[in-house]
Amino acid sequence: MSLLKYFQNMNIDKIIFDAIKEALVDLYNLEADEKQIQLQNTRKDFEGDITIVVFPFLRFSKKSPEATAEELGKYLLETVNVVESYNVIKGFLNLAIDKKYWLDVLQEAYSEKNYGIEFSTEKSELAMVEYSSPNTNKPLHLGHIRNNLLGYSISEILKANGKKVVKTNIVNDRGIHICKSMYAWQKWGNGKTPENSGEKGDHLVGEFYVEFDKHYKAEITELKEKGLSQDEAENQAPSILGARELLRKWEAKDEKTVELWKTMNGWVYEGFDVTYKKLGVDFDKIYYESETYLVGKDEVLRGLQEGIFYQKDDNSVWADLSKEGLDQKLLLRRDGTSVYMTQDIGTAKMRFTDYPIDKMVYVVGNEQNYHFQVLAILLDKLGFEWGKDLFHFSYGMVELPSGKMKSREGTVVDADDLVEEMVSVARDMSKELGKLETLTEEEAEKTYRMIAMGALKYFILKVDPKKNMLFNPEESIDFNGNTGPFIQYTFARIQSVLRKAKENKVDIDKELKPDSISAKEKDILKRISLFPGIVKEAGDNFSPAVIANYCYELVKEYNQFYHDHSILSETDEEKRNFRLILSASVSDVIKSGMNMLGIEMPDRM
RNA sequence: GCCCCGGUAGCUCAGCUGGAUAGAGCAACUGCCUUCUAAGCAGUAGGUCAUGGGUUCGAAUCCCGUCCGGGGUACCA
Repeated sequence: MSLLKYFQNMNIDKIIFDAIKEALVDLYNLEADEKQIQLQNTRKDFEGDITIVVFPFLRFSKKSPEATAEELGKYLLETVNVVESYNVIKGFLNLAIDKKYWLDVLQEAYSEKNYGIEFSTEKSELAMVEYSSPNTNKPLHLGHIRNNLLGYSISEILKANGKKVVKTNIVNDRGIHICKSMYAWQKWGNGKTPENSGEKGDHLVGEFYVEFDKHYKAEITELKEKGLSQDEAENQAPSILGARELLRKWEAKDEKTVELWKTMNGWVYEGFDVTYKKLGVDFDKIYYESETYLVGKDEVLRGLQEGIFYQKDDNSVWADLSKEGLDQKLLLRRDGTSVYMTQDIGTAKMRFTDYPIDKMVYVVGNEQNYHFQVLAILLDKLGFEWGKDLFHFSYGMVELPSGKMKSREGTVVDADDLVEEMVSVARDMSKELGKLETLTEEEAEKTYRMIAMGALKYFILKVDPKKNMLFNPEESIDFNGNTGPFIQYTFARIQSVLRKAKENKVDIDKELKPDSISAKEKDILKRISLFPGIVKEAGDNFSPAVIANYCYELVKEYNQFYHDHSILSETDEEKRNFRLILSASVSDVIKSGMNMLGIEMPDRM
């Protein structure tokens, strides 16, 4: 049977897979499944494109690995016209695929504007991605950066996989933490505002949070010297009493308190907006905890009435999760106030009322794995059928060489500081290398920023999200090697080649001829052909790292070959044409990939 | 105590639905700017894949034990 009809639009793996399946029935009367037929890309040091592992078939062929591979190879060569030749090494059958096939891939990648990307339609699933989720009492730090970059990137990857995506942020705008900042500002603020001090709002509020902690600690020490226990001191210090008083007033909707709360949160939001903009992240819908926590409380009370939860003598409300192999979980304190879990129940309910969500994704650190395990069970118990399907995208912590980041000990890396530092390093390095001298000041500044953010984003996203990662602020981030700027740089060089081709009026829209493609060029083509599969894999596994590492491999392969080849001075017109198209396709693919990571690609650098 | 996650080159990380000789980058050392951008390219050196056992034709990858590190564990969020 001819497989020519698949030639244009079918994945080569699928063609070979089907052919092998047929072959196994013919040769050994074996109905093989996906587990038995193992296809893999042929390793660099062997000849061929696709490798079949024949060990699983030996039981049926009743022959040696070599003989089985030989027999299968012969069969495939005869029946599948894209198979050009084959060779056998031990139990491995290596197939070489016709150059025409790879050229078709290139033609497709080149002519299709969004190669490898699937767009959403009316019927597409809707995924809501929650990320960022800051508290309003302090500025964003390095940990938030990982969260924001992951959340944004995953959203883009899901979009590229044909999903409709709503990016959402739940702002933790109420509670004792913001009251601490409010108390400190009232007490020691002297009317300081972002306007009269020139400070960024979130940093200003964060300072008062630190100020609070300083006084609070001093008061505790003082009280302990007077003979109080640690516990008593912590609960009787004037500062904490003041902050709690503010929380009570806020919950009672005291006008002056609510006003101050609004004002100070407003400062923080202005500050956050600036940071978000720098990071290049955004949201379609923002929820505020002050608007959702009461909904959660109502749900818990409903659950209590329906006998899903139970109440203790002290009036606290609990869920019994022993059947699920977990513990008892508190849902309302004895004074009736809500806890974290209560709020998340409320937020979830509101979201599913607001949107027809098919998949809810929470981008939240792995220290909350237990929380989300419990949340899924509780939502399920409350009768929300989507509860158990929620997906906690759990990521590891960012560690510093000195250990954990701790706000109180001053070992945090502030997000704004880090970004500016990166930009400054990128600027200095560019100037030192004498780059971008032809650009205007404004254009150059924009490019420095792209490079700086490219370095930061790539550095964070290339690491497997679920693992903890180490960040060394002193060494900062490299601009060489497996980095964002390395990929941006190659992209910029390709743009330069394409610009010059255009200036020289080279017409690159010619038909591709299959002659004289080097093995190395074929490797690049093979890599390009993998892109749609990579996008899908990244979508299935929620993994920006898959995209990042793919881009790097492709760029490295391209660089290694084309560094020493002058494309434009190539006299063979067909060859030059091919190389230009290959270059253009490489740059399109890496741009698509890098954009999924939220990384912009500069035309010059 | 119990539960979850991790341990791969000096450092930071890939590879983990079992397949061929475990890969990159950084750092070190050696070459290459008269060639579309040297933020680059070519090369040298660097490994008991924490450890002991098991399953298998085949284990960094799967299972069990041990050690080390991180996180969680009923009124923080």
